[in-house]
Amino acid sequence: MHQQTILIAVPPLFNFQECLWFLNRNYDDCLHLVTETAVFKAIATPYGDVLFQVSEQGNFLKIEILEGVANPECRDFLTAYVSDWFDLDRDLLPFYMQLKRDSRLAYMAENFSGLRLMGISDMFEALCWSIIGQQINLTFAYKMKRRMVERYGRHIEWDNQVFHIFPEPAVLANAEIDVLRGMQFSQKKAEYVIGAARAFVEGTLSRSLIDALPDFESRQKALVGHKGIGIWTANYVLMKSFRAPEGIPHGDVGLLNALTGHGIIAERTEKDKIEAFFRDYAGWETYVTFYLWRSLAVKPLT
DNA sequence: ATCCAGGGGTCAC
DNA sequence: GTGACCCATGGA
Repeated sequence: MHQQTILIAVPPLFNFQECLWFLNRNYDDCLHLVTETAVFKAIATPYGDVLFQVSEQGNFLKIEILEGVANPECRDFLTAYVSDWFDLDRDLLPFYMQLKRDSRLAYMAENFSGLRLMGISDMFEALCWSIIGQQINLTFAYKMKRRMVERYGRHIEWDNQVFHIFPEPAVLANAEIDVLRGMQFSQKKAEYVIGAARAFVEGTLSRSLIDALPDFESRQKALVGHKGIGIWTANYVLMKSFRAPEGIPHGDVGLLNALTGHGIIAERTEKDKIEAFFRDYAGWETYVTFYLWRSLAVKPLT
């Protein structure tokens, strides 16, 4: 019998509740289940599908494997997976130093202390999700994602609940446009998602391909070369999946709203001011973006 | 009804 | 390279 529990030491400036809250917010994400004290998630691994739960135990994150293999290799995989998901290896202190130098955003270092940039380690998932989320409100986007995942993804049943796994590229590559349209995808959006899936199947797009490129600009360019991937989508993927600090989702409505809301810009068109703002946060562009997104959501009183 | 939402493509200049 | 315009579809 393999051990079912893994403990990961938590870094300084880490707040599990903040991370948990962001995973939940008020949206219906079909790819994890958040409770008061834990998050449940099912993923595909090289060792088969696994359902696990992450909670906090003292100064450790505790991963409990609920379904699927728990051999040492898979345990290592899950350890790396969760570390990446919660961005545990990053030292946030320099970021908080910068926030505190910025009178407009200094409060974030206190109010959101310990919030990590929650990632999407599967690049294909990050790409599909960002395509789905283009130009529509998030409530609707989560609804569309759920329909697609329920139709094309595998799942694990446990304790009378269903935990969905994001569909494989090979499955979505054979999806029919009309089926996606029935899920309220626009014609173009259906084409983009299926096109992305086919690119992954054909090998013209992959994590290793992007990883092999020398710098941020070339990675961005390689992504934008595909239909349906503009600057916003490319940078979103680079932010959430590759953790490139420079992956600012330029033009993002939420980002622009937060920038105006904090008095950093007066108009959405003030490109030079936006540039100057991010220059102050060099190396932390995506983190400050993430915290600005966080600031848009009002945390309910508990 | 009207404006908006974590954009992208196309096409003129 | 930049800007105007169109597209698409539900939320509030």
